This record gives sequence, structure tokens and C-alpha cells, in this order.
Amino acid sequence: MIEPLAPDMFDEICPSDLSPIRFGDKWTGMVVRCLEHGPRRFSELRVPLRGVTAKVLTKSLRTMERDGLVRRSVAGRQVAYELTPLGRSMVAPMDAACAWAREHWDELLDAREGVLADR
Amino acid sequence: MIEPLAPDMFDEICPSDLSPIRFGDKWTGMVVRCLEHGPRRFSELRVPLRGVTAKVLTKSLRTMERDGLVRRSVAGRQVAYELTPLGRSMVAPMDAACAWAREHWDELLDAREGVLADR
DNA sequence: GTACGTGGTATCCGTTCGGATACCGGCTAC
DNA sequence: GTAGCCGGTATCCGAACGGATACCACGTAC
Repeated sequence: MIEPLAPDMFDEICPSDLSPIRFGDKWTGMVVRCLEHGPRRFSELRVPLRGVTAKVLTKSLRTMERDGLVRRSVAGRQVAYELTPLGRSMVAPMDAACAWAREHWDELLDAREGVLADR
Repeated sequence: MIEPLAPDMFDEICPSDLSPIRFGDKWTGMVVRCLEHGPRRFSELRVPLRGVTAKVLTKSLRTMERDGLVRRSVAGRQVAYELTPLGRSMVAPMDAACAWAREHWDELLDAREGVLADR
């Protein structure tokens, strides 16, 4: 999930992949979490989102902009991204999804481990 | 979204594609809705899920089974699928997601139309 | 026996996704 | 002037996704 379940929510081995619930593309959820408490610059987003390349992050942000989730603003030569009201409104269902994942963590894990054990 | 927003939730032009929130793969959400009120057979699932080919539906169901969302049971030569408790528990966050989509319908639509108008 | 329904599998295909790598113009610090 | 940061773009790539089509074994209805 998107909310910090592990000490580092953006950890490579962040188990959030286990949750079948996804918001937008691979990075959308994490971008929303990054912008939740205020605008961030492009390079500020890249730091917590370890491993994302500029191209992929750009594409995610452009899609989010198209969908009305973020607003891109150029001030001088600073580029900042911030959530729109619509983007901010997504935090609630995201929290619900995170709560569900946390609550059913063991079941999710068991299902996968059962499969792993089968091999 | 997955909940009936349009008269026919499984309509080809069902606007649920607009919602950025997805549960599992393309058909997972609709399968959950189909199984919400009891077990269904393979061919019973294919009817409301117009357009899904056997291969794709099978793959979705297998994945859902692997993830502990559905149980597949063979009785005689009847094959039935039903939600597990975990699968059933996904209905709540799905409802939350549907409520969000319904609530922000116009904004979602406006964002896309803005793009369409640009062309 | 033969046509049909059930619950699939096998093969092929085009598109999309996400990433790797290289490169770029504009500006700043030194 | 030249090295570096910022915010990207361009190109290429492999994997996954979703669909089309053909085929199949099994059982039943007629």
C-alpha cells in the first residue's frame, strides 16, 4: 500500500506490492503521499521515490495532471507540483485501502506463501 | 468503478474506466461484484462480463485464487467460484472507491474533457 | 452418432508499462 | 570558461497485458 506500512514506505522491498488495490499507475499513489503535505519540486519527488527514472516520473506526473490530480506550476525556473482538490480527495480512499491492507496483511502474505511453498 | 454507476455496470461504455482506482487486473473488480451475492459458475461469470474471453477470465480467476480472493470448487463437472472471506472483505474498500468516484464524477469528466477539447 | 454446452488450453498478436541509457538547454557557482 | 544542477526529452528494450482465434476432452440431448 501507499501509506507507511514498513518503516520506509518507499523501501524497495516495501510489501505494498502485495495489495491488489492500485491508484493510477505504479507511482501515482506514492506521489500523492509525497504531495500530501505541500508542494514539491521535481527533484524533491525523485528522492523518496528511489529508482524512478526522470522519464517515468514525468510521464506519471503528466498523466496525473491530465486527470486533474496535480497542478504543475513554473515559478522562475523552479517547477513545483501540488495536489489539486481532486487529488487531495483521493487521500481518503487511499487511507481506506491502506487500512484494509494492514488489516488483512497476514492473509495476503499467507496466500502468496502458499503458492511459494507449492514450488 | 465497479459498483453500478451506469444502468448497466458492465456496459461497454461504462465510464468506470475514468476512475484511477483499480482492484487487481482489468476484470477483478467486476468478478468480485459478480460473486458478491453468492457463488457463480464459469459460464455464469462470462455473461455479465461481456467481451471477456475465456483465456483472460481464466487468468484473472487463477490470479485471484492465488491471491486468496476466490475459491474454485469442482462439483461433478460443475466448476464454481466463490469469494473467500478475504475476497469478501474487499467489498468495503471497493464501495469506498465507488463512492469517491461517484462523488467526484464531474471533476474526473471535466479533466478529461479539457484534454479532449485541446485536440 | 452427432450436435451442443461446459470449462477450459495453446498460439499468436499488437499495445502498454516500466526501466536503462544517452542526451539536452538554461542557468549558476566557481 | 567550465563544471554542475535542474527538469526534462529521445531512443531502445524486455516483460506483461489483454484480446482473437483455434482447438480440446468430456458429458448430455436428441
